[in-house]
Amino acid sequence: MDVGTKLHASIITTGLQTFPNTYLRNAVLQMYAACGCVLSARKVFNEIPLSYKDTVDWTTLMGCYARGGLPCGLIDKTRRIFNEMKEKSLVSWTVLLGGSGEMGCFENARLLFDEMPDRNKVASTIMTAAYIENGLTKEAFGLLREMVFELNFVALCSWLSACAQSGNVIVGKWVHVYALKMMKNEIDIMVETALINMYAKCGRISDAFRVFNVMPRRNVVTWNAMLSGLAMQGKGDTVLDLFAQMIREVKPDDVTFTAVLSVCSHSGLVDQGRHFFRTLESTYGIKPSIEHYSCVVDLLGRAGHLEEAESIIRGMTIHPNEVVLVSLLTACSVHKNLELGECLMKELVQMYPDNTEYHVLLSNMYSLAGKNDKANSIRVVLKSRGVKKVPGTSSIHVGGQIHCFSAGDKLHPQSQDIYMMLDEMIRKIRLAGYVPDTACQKFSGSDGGECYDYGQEEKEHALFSHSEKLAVCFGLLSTRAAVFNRYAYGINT
DNA sequence: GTAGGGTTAG
Repeated sequence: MDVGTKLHASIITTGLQTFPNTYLRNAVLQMYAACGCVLSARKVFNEIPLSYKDTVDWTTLMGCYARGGLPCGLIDKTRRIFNEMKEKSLVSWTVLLGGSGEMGCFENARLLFDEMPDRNKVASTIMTAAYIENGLTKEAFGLLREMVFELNFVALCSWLSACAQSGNVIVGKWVHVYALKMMKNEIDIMVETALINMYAKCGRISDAFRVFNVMPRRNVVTWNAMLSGLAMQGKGDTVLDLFAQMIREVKPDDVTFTAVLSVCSHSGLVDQGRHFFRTLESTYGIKPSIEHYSCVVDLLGRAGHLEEAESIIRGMTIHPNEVVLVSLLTACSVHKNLELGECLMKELVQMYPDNTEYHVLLSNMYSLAGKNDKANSIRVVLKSRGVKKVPGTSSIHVGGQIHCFSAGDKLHPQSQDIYMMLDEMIRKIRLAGYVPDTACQKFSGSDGGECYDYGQEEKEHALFSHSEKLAVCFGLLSTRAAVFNRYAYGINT
């Protein structure tokens, strides 16, 4: 960059600006754009006479504003430049699309993609990534299917991400075979990392290791994918062993510690987690991020060290977000600390006045503490707003199809069998000593959000029809052990 | 000369 700036200065001092040498100016514009110097790029752009500005110059300037890492809001500027352009190229459309996708304006990106007069695989890959990021895996697969005959490394990565997120290991394996054929066993490191992530997220740890172990080169992202996959499966000891190996090969980064701290939390490795968090900056030179705070609060909260977790939150250099506060709130609920819980909920209700879940939780907490007046006043507010809660869903991949369930729904063709299985499972877990915690079920039901107090039986029913349980029961009925299950539970289809 | 890819907490 320094060399570039000096070069620009010398261009100006030699007086070239008085004889508009547009090739030179265009090159300077490219240079500033490539370095992310928005203001300098804008200045040079303004210096180019209007008749000399071509579509590439306009698009380059758009790219400056649209590129990631810039503060939000610059997408408006990108669009303004786009609107000013007389002739828009496919690349200009793509820059705007990429900017919208990156800055979280998903709906805008979708509209743009539909509006585009022409598309190519770059635009489709951007849109696929946006779909995946927003959890719309089905739409992502739809686009990828259109691109099936022009797949390259980039598209394969997007495809693998979609597989990882939807748990579709069958398509993921197909992509693996395709990649091996396409690249004659010399797979790109990013595709290999995406493969590790896909296998690990789909629960195929040994397949993930098989890819990982034969890789000729591994970087920090590869290690992170492996560690995060193991962390997700709760393999605490394996993660810590692998971490020790990793630091001999590459320098760990912030993502590494998100995986390490998260697995410490889920495996109850409190001392190790605490140690990693404390030495994050001094030993590894990493400033704790919101994700690290979230993990360590979760770690301490789960273990019942509520005060320590709270003092970490209060001492945070960045503002705690919803995830961090909810982690501690959940711990308060588990360890029955009403005082701190109430305090956190008030904070959450203030921070997110439109999120009714916190109002519901706060109201329940007041009820439990016998403060019915306070509980009722919140209920009145909720009723007057007529709020509806969007039901959560769980899905399971069986026989090449994704089966999706929401709490209490009976839409699945095998619904009757699923509920029979559910009854049987509940009978078994009750016998094993499970007592449902119905305190938190006061409002949330399967009816889409009406606010009222359930009777004990209804509360238990709502809890037992939870979407995840339905998906698991369907899995038990439909996978390899299905014959045994049907026999054992007397279910016939 | 301008556009697209892999890893992140609950």
